[in-house]
Amino acid sequence: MARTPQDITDAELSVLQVIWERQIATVRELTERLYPEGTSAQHATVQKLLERLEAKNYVKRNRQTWPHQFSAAIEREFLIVRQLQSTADKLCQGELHPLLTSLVKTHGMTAKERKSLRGLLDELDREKK
Amino acid sequence: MARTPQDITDAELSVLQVIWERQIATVRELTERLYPEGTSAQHATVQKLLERLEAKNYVKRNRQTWPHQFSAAIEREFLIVRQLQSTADKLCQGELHPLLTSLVKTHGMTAKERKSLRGLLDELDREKK
DNA sequence: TGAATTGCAGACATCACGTCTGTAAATTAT
DNA sequence: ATAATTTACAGACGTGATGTCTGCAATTCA
Repeated sequence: MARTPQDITDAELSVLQVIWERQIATVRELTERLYPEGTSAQHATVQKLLERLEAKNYVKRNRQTWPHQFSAAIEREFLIVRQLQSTADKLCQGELHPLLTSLVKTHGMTAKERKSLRGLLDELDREKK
Repeated sequence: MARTPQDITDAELSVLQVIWERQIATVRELTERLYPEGTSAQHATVQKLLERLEAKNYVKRNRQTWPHQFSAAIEREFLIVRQLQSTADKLCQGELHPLLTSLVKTHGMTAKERKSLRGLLDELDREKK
């Protein structure tokens, strides 16, 4: 069966979340936020996570500055869609539509949410005729 | 950070998929389907996976029959919603609505799909007024 | 120049998960 | 009834993902 690596791990995501919220951050800033104790070992941990995020092209590193500055290379929405596609692959043979119907049916939508969703659909109708 | 176990693993899911499609199955039937070679070790693997699925209440086991018969204890839709909630927790602070908008915006919906989605929304409007 | 901070390479520990072995229980065949 | 086969079940193992840490070189600052 062979386990498949996650496209982003929990620890990696926790780092990325802070970057999303700060736009730009250094290793030190991230460490202080994620591990308030902030030992040097934990500092290195964050460094390693950033290294891996960079390798995945999820984070950009500015090497012109010292210390290096990190910023997000992907939007939150990109990851959302990726995750959705992954569950679709696992449970719906890649079809996204079943996810939509499940979502609409089960999650108690407010009238306002329904309205905003209709707005989106209208937009699509206009775009694609 | 502490890795968190999946609610269902890939190997477990592969077993459940076959059960969904057959309604009822024995270990032997499942093994033959999933591992055409069908050694006795693989037979035991399937058995173990079923054991774990049973512990999670994802599968029911009928012990009156011999060999035991297995059937699904959850619908595919249940797992879909669970996965969606999990990505919402990770990426949207538990909010499901952002998933909806991401889905609608990114996935190229056909006019027909849009229509069926509108139908669902209309239904909800009627239900909840 | 020395102290402190940062970057980086590599390694380690733990645990999830897929897999297998060995044995007892049940059933079927002789 | 007894042997052979099939099934159930308990326990254990191997691998790899992932979070973490150590050690050292490079850089900056006092």
